[in-house]
Amino acid sequence: MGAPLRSDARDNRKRILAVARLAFAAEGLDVPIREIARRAEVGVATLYRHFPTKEALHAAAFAEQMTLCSTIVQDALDAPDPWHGFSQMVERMMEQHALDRGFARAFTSSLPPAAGLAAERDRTLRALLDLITRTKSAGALRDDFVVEDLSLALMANEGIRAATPALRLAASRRFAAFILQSFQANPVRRDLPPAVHLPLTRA
Amino acid sequence: MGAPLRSDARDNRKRILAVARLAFAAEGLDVPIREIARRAEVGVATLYRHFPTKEALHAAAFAEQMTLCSTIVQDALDAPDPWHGFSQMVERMMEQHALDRGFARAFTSSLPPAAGLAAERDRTLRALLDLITRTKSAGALRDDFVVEDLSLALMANEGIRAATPALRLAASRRFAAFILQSFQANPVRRDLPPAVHLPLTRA
DNA sequence: AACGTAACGGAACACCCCGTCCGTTTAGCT
DNA sequence: AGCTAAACGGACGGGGTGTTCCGTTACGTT
Repeated sequence: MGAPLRSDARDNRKRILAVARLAFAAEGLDVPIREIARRAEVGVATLYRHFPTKEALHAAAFAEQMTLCSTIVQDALDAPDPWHGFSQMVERMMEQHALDRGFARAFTSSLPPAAGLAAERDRTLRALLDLITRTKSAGALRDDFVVEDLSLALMANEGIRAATPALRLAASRRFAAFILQSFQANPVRRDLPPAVHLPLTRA
Repeated sequence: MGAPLRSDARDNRKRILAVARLAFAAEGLDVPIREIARRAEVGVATLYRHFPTKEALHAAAFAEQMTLCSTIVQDALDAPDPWHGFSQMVERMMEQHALDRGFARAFTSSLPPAAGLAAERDRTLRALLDLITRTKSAGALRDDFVVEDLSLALMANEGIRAATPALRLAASRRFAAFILQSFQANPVRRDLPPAVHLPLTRA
């Protein structure tokens, strides 16, 4: 089916995707399509020719994050110490999530199955379940932990808004530290990343 | 300045506020003004005569929550056991927040000072600081806790979206339990409210 | 009952958004 | 160089939202 694209079309597509990723990461999913087209220096129609709908663009833009997500879980499984792997996974997820708004959306939001992300998502989800089981078996993760608790934490992390990305990252780090303490099977007090003064954005 | 309102105007104002509170609580702050006017069975202009801008309506609608917020903090200070008071405060805040979207906004969002909420907000904030100090002195709250951590938790709680209010409440309860454990000076494992399967809304 | 004015309601305005249509441009092949 | 189809871009339609305008209604006072 794939008639090879003409060179200008290929270039445009690439530029649109790059711009879209940047925009979505920085400003969230609701950046107007026109704005993305403008920044990519193409007409709206061109954008729509490559991505027939806004959701399609989302899916395409997040494909990368999806694989990053996989990598993070896989790395955690590769770590020798289960708890260390698990907690690093949580920290990295939250970090990505803080830096890239809509990162979790790739996971949570049920995108059109046509996007083909579903397969990878399921694979990652299974790996995640393995990771949880393994960390529980090691006695490090509380046994009443369920995978939805990770969703909970990620959704919660998304609630953290801040004026600047830097603050948002710092806030997420502290939040991750808090929440990880309560995920442990036998909680111990640990030092926290520095507190953040959140200048409460209006959004 | 306050020429007394005519009877129909008074009635309309009251009805608009009631409808707005319900709508904001249930559907969030971005319910269209027209929709609120429609439900209150008034014209748009009538609504605007009483509340010159959307933000003014927000402020007016949240005045009640603001005092509830005060009450919650005050109740916590009245409790004999510091930690019990503190943790109940967190739980009640989260609960309100889960039931009433935009509850925290009254706190966080810097509404126009004209709204007159600022004074009560500051008073509550001071009481909150007292509560924190007291709970720390009792050795129950970790000493690196800062008031911004409560903002963090509330903002995080706001990130928790769910299909139904009931699920949202359950999820918030579990989340509050998690986060409270990590606020403790000497964390101990506690049982959690039941896990919640979040059917991941698209929003 | 009559009347002045406070208050009303819906149309209208200004703006923003998604997605499509169609006349114009340009890549790539001969 | 010339031609054709792929690709382009800006204008357009349809829908939504906050806010204002203005002719109409009805409260409450005389």
